[in-house]
Amino acid sequence: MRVSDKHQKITQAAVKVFARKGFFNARISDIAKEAKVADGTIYLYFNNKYDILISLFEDEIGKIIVKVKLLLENETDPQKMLQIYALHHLNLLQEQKELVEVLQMELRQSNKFIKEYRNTKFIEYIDIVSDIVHKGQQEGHFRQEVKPGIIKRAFFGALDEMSRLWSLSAKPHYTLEETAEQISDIFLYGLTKRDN
Amino acid sequence: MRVSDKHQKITQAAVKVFARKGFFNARISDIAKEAKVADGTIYLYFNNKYDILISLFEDEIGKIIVKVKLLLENETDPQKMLQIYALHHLNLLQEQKELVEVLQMELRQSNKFIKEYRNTKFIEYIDIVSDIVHKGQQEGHFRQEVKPGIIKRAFFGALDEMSRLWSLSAKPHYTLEETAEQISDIFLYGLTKRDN
DNA sequence: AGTCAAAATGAATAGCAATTCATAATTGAC
DNA sequence: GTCAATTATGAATTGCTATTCATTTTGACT
Repeated sequence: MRVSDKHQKITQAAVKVFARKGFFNARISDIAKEAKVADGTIYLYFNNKYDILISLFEDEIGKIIVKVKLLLENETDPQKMLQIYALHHLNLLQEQKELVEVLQMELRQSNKFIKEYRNTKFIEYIDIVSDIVHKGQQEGHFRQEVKPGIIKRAFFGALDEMSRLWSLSAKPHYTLEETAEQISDIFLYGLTKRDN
Repeated sequence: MRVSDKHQKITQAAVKVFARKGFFNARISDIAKEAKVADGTIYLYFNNKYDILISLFEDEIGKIIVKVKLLLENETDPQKMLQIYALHHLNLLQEQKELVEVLQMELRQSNKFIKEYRNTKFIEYIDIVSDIVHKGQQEGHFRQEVKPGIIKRAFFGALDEMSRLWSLSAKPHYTLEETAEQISDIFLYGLTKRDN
């Protein structure tokens, strides 16, 4: 078995266990059991329990960024780009429910060290949104008075909160596509009726 | 000293300590010290550590709901109502930074917390938004095709994410009023230019 | 099939912190 | 001023689990 295999096996087990019990209630022995590995083996691949969480975060957000950038590659219309981003973000929940739950949890941990560490990857992910908004403004599609730095947060926050709702309730009230469309729609056109 | 005084003293101390260290890293002895009370005394007012968190959550969200409902009482324009809601939500961070941090953290802390403990208070808080949207639709100001059940989450999520940004960075890039206005503006009018 | 380094094991260690409870202090009714 | 009830104390108990490390297993190479 290659080194990376065991590393990955442990990471995947950790995602499962953290999602089920939360980081602090998860025991190393739970993760070891889930990964079918001895407790001590985990310490050959990670420095400590926090380290599992941190490297998990970095690896997985990294993959998500790569994937969404790939999806956006061949699209130039900023409106469609926002729709693609929204759809992909919500889609994650279907494909990797446990991972999304862990990332959400971790994003709100109070540990200062973790706060600082995870920041660069996370910022890279939401900056995709501000880049799209900026592009839309330059091309004259989007209003000049909105601030990309605020929109990126608002857009991410809206999507993330929808994810949170879904990861909690067994039976979603709305479909994924419906939700992605509504969110994009609101951000693109707002609530109020257009004058005709 | 009246019973309620000590109960409140402990709650306030817990907010401080949870904000500083997070729920799991906070020791009962930390809270006791902060409240200037013996460790054992805490158990005269709360069943266990978890109970401190839950009753804190209920009490404080309750107060927030009362206050925002009061602020909305004399306003009938749904657009202005959303602005008031946004401003009040963000304002909390200035007035009660530690509390906001704790509420944010705990809202995501463990799925167990949310799943097992029916968070009626939280739902009551965000339902204020869907009520406003619904009213706006009935009165013909808002588009019929948006779903209040999605908007309430998106709007709360956007505001909450802005709060999170602020509670992390020492120096905010935008003022509170500016941010509240941008968020309301986006939800009301969207990103794209209006046809004239 | 013997040798060796690397990888893996899991029982033992070590330290922490929630909760308890025997004791003490405080209160207030008479 | 006394006494019982109420409230508070904080050291001791208890249980838990992250991490370590002496030992074993693996597998590559001769």
